[in-house]
Amino acid sequence: MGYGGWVRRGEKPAWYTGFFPPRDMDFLAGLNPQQREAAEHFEGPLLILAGAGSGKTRVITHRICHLIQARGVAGGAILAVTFTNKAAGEMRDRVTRLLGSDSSLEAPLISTFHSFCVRLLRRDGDALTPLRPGFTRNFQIYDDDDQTAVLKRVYKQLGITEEFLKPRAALSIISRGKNHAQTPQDFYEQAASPQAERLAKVFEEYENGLREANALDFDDLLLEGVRLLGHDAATREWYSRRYRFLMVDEYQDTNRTQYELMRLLASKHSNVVVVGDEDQSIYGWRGADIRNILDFEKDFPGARVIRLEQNYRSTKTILDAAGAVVANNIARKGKWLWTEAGAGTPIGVFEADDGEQEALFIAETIDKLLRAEPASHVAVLYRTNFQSRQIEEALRRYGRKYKVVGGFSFYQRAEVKDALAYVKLLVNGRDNVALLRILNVPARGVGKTSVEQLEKLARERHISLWEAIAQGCDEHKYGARAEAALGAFRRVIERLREGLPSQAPHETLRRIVDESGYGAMLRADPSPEAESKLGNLQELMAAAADAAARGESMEEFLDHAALVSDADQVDETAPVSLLTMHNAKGLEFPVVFIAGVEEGLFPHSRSRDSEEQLEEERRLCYVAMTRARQRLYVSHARYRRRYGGSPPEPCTPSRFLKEIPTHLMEILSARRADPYQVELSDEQQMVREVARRNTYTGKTYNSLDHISQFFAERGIQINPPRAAAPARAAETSYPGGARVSGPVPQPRVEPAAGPAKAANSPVKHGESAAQSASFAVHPAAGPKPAAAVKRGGTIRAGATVSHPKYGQGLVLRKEGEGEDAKLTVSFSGHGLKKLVARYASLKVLD
DNA sequence: CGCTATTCATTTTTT
DNA sequence: ATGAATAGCG
Repeated sequence: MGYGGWVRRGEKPAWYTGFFPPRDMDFLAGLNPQQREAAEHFEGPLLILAGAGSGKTRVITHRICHLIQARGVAGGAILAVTFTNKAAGEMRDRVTRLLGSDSSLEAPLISTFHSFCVRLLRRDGDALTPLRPGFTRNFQIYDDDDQTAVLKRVYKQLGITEEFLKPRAALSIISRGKNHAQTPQDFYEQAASPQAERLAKVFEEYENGLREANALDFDDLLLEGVRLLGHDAATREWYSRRYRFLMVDEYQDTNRTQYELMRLLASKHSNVVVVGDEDQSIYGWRGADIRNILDFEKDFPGARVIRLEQNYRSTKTILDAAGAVVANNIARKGKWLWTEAGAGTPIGVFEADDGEQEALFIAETIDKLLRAEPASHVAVLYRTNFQSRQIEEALRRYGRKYKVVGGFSFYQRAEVKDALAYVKLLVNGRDNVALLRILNVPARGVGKTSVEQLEKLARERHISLWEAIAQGCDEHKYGARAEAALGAFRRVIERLREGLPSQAPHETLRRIVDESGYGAMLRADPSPEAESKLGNLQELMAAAADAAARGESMEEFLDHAALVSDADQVDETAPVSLLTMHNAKGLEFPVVFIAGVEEGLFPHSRSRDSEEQLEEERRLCYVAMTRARQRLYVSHARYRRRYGGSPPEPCTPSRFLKEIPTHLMEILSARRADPYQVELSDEQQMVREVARRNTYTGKTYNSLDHISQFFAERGIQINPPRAAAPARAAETSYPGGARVSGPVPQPRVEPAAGPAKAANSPVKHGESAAQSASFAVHPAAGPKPAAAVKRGGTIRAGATVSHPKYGQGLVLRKEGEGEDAKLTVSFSGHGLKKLVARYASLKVLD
C-alpha cells in the first residue's frame, strides 16, 4: 500500500508549505451547500452526519484538496483513516486526480487504522519494548488462523478440549476483553466460576503465546499503537504535530481503541473531522462503539455538526422503504434522507417455496436484466456466507458469470499460507505458529510424538520450538528417526535463511518452494488441485517480485498479506457480485437483491434475544437496501434447510419485510397468477430438470483467474504462470471476474457402482500409463518403505486375488499403476476394501 | 508415521 | 453439503 507522506523522525515537521496555487482551483464547485460547508471547514472538530449516498467520500476528498490548495496545508500534515484498504486506495486516487499532475504537492496519508498502526510500530516501536518484553519492530502479525492455532496450542498445553469453549468463541471473548483494556488478571479477578477462571488462564497463555513469538494480533496492532503513543511522550508529540489534520471515515464503526488513538493524535490541535452515520453502524459485535459517534459533541466541546441528508444514489421508493425500516430503531439521532430522483420501480418481493427456488428466481431475474442491459451491475446480498452456494449454483445453471466476495481470499489459501509460514520462520525464528504449520509440510516424518517432545523441551527451557529443535538435536534428546527428520528440517531452514538478506523476496519464495520439497510434493500429486496450488505459488512469487519492484521489503510484503481484507477485493464493475451485507458497506449497485429475508436468518437467530442486536440487524438491513440505485429485490423462502442434509424447516418472513410500506412493494411470488411469473415458473421447471440430469458440482472456490484479478486490482502485474494448469473445463475467464464459471457445465461422468464404471472413468487405464510416466520425473517426497515389494504390477481389474486376512477377493477397480495403484477389492464376507498395491500383500490367483 | 474412510459438527457478520 | 477431527490399516 502506498507509503507516501511518511516522514522520518527528525525531518522538519512543516505543516504549511507556503505553497499557494497559481490559480484558484475551486474544489467547492458542484457541491451542495452542506457539502460545501463541510469541505470548507478548516480547524476545530467537526462531525459530518452523512446519510447513505449523500456524497461523503466526495466531501472528504474535496476537503483534502481544499486544505492543500486553498489553505496551503502540506499534504503530509493530513491523515485520513478509512475502514478498508480499498476505500483508502480509492480516496487516494480521487485526491490525486483532483490535484492533477502537480507532483510537487505532497500526498496526504490515507490508510486504515490498522495499517497506520503497523507503520507506527515498525518505525517507532522500540519504545514499546519495556512495556511488552520481547517486542521488537520485527514483530509478526497474526491473523485469524494464526490466532486459532495459538489457542489450540494453549488448549493442548492446558489439557482443555474444545468442549470447554470453541476456540473461535474464546477468541471473541478475549478480543472483547482486550478492546476494553482488560488483562488476564482482570479476568481472574472477575472470575465467578471455575470456567471463567479457566478462560482467564487461556487468555493469559494466549498472550504469552503471542509474546513468545513476537507476534501481534489485530487487536494488538491498535492497542500497542495506543500504548506507544500514550507512554512515549516524544513519539506522541511528533505524530500529533505532524498530523495536524485528521479525518476519520465510517466513524460509527470505530471501537474504543481506535477512538483513543484518534484522541491521542488529536491531542495537540483537535482538528478532527469525523464522518459517519449512526444508522449504518453494523460492527457492534466486533467492538465498534456507537457511542463514539453519538457522543462526539460531548467529547469535543464546540464541535460543529453538519448533516448531509440529500441522497444522490437511490430512487425515492428505495429511500423511503429503507427509511421506514430504520425508523423502527430507537437509538438514533434521527434523520430523513431526501432525493430529487423519481419514484422509480417498486421493490420486488419474492416468496419462494424453498432456497433453491429463491436462488433460481434470483438467477433468472438477473439473466433477464442483463440480457436487456448487458452493461449493468447486479449485487446479491445475504446475511451469511453459506447462502452464496445455492445462488452460485443457480447462476451457473443460467450460465451467468459472477464474482463472490469473501470466503477464501488469496492469502488465506493453504499453500500460500504455507509458503508465507516458511518466510515468517526465516525472518523470525520465534514464530512458533509458522513453525508448526510447516514442520511436516511436506511430510518429513515428524509426527505427533515428535512435536510433543519438542513442545516439552521448549516449555522446560523457555525457548522457542525452533531452538528446541536445534538444542534437542545437538544433545540427542530425540529418537534417531525423529532426530534425522528434525535435522533435515533444520538444515533446510538454515540454508534458506542464509540467503535471506541478499536475495529478493520472490527469490526467497522460489527457493522455499524448490528446496523445502513443497514444490516437489505438489508436482508429485496428480490432482488438479495440486496443479492449481502450484499456480497460486507462482502468483505469489509474481506478487512478491512486483512488491520488490516497488521497493517493498519482505516484511512489508508480509504486512500487506496480513492486512488485506475481503472487502478489498470487491469489484464493482463485475456484472454480478455476491457478497455479505457487511461487505457491501460503502458500495452501490444499480440493481440489488437481498436474499433470505427470513426470521432467524435475517435478523439472525443469534441476535434475537437482545433489542440492541436487533437494532443492529435493522441497521444492516438499512445498509443493504440503500446500496441499490435503481432496483431492489427482496426474497425469502417458506421452507429452508438449515444444513445440507435433512428436513427443510418452515420460515416466516422477516420482520423487516413487514416494516416496508406495502405501497412501495410489488409482490412477485410465483403463486400469484401473474402471466410473467407463470412464464418464469415454466422455465424454472425446465432448468431444474436439466440440472437434475447433469448433477454438476463445480468448484465453488475462487479460481486461478480470480487470483490474477486479485492482484490486478491492486495494480500488481502478474505474469501468467508458466506451469499454469489448463483452465478447468467448466471455468472460463472474463476480465474482472473471480470464481467464474462458464455457461456450459461440463457434464461429468457419473460414477456408478461396480466394475463397469471403472472402465468409463476418465483417469483410467489408457491414459494412466502416460500420466504416471510424466509424474515419475518428480519423485514423491516421502521416503518409501524399504519393504515395498513389487506385487501390484500384474494385478488388473477383474483379477481374483488373495489377501492374508480377508482371503479371496475380486478386484473391481484399479486407479494408478504399479505399486501406487489403488485397488478396490470385494472380499466375500468383508465387503469392499480399498487397498494400495504396495502395502497390501496380495497374491494374484488367476 | 502417513494415508484413508469414517464420523462429527457446522453457519453470523471481519479489520 | 462440506470440511475438520479421528480411528484403523499398511
